[in-house]
Amino acid sequence: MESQLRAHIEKTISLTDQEFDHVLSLFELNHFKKKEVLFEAGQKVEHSYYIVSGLLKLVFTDKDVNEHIVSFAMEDWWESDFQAFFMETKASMSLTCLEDTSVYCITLDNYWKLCDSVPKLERFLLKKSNMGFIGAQQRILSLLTTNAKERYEQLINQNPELLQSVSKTQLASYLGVSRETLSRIFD
Amino acid sequence: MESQLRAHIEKTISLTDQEFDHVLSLFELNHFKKKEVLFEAGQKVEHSYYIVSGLLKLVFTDKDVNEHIVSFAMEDWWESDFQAFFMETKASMSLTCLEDTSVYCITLDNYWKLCDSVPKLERFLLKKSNMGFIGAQQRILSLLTTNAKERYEQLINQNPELLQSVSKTQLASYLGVSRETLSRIFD
DNA sequence: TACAAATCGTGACAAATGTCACAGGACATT
DNA sequence: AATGTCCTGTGACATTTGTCACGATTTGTA
Repeated sequence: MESQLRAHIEKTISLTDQEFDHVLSLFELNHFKKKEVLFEAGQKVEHSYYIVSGLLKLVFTDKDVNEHIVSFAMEDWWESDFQAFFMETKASMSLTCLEDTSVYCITLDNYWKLCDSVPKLERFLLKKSNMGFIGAQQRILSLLTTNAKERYEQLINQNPELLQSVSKTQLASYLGVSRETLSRIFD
Repeated sequence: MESQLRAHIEKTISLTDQEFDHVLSLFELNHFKKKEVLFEAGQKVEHSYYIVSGLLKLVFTDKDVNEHIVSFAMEDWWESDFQAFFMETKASMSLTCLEDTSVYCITLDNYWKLCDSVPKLERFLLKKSNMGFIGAQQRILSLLTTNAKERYEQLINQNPELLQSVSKTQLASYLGVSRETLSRIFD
């Protein structure tokens, strides 16, 4: 577990043993079962999560109680309701396990403590954040420029494992189409 | 000009005069006329831009030569093709002035030099990047959950000035609908 | 095993959106 | 003033997508 987090960080920057021990002390390791909820819309969001293993969905529920999957959070990813986490407001989304999942949690206080005490980690987080922004913009582009079928094919090419672990209904919700439309893509 | 950049940064962190002088030395001030192009798809992206005044569009052109506006870049914003800028690859988008525009440019080398030499600026950039990600995710949510009419109303409420300076055709391109559909919204 | 819930495909129809064509008006240039 | 370009609205029609309903299958669980 620890070595996985360390390897993840060291893909971007390098750390001494002492530095990593300190980093680790600011995180808490937690385990959740499938269908467990890490936070729900309306609650305070106490943590940002690094996913050691498992799979989660970040979901926004609209006024008609339709679920929209903003993101599938996979191994080696970071996830939270970042708006609520950073701005210390109530969550507008919920985060739920689709599989048994292990995560390293960090509080906002510890997030900034981490930046203050290990400047290299701040560099790491900056690069992660930049990449996160780029990924989100790619998703915007995909929604602007392609139809449901092309988006489905993009998603499955990039994350074939989702076919095993996520229902078609939920894939449709991520792609922004109804489950019926997704079903009719296979012709 | 300088005081505007300084005020922008000092909304998030505070700087001494010496620190700001150093920061400023890593930027270059440039002016562009309406319709001028800062970079085009296929080119190397030399800079990230802080917009002092003016308005630009970040555009992706698909295989059928349709323009998709990824972002309107406004005063007090940062803009670039961040994927190409950070990964030093060819641009997939172009950045074009919709009005006469003044920007502070920074190269990638100077971006990291800035982080190295003024840690507070790295904190600033991290917070900016986090906010950029949050904004992009909001846009994804808007595309997933609302129809063209609602997206139009959201956009105009948040940026009423766009109505003055941007054609309906370009608003449609940002919203992800045809200009005809946008035209028929006003009934 | 047996029951309940979730999942999936599909038909029928409605609603939203795209595409094409045309015309008038605003605006800049010559 | 004449010209061309861009922008805008609109009608007609095609395509895509959503919604509702139904039944079959799979899955989870008592």
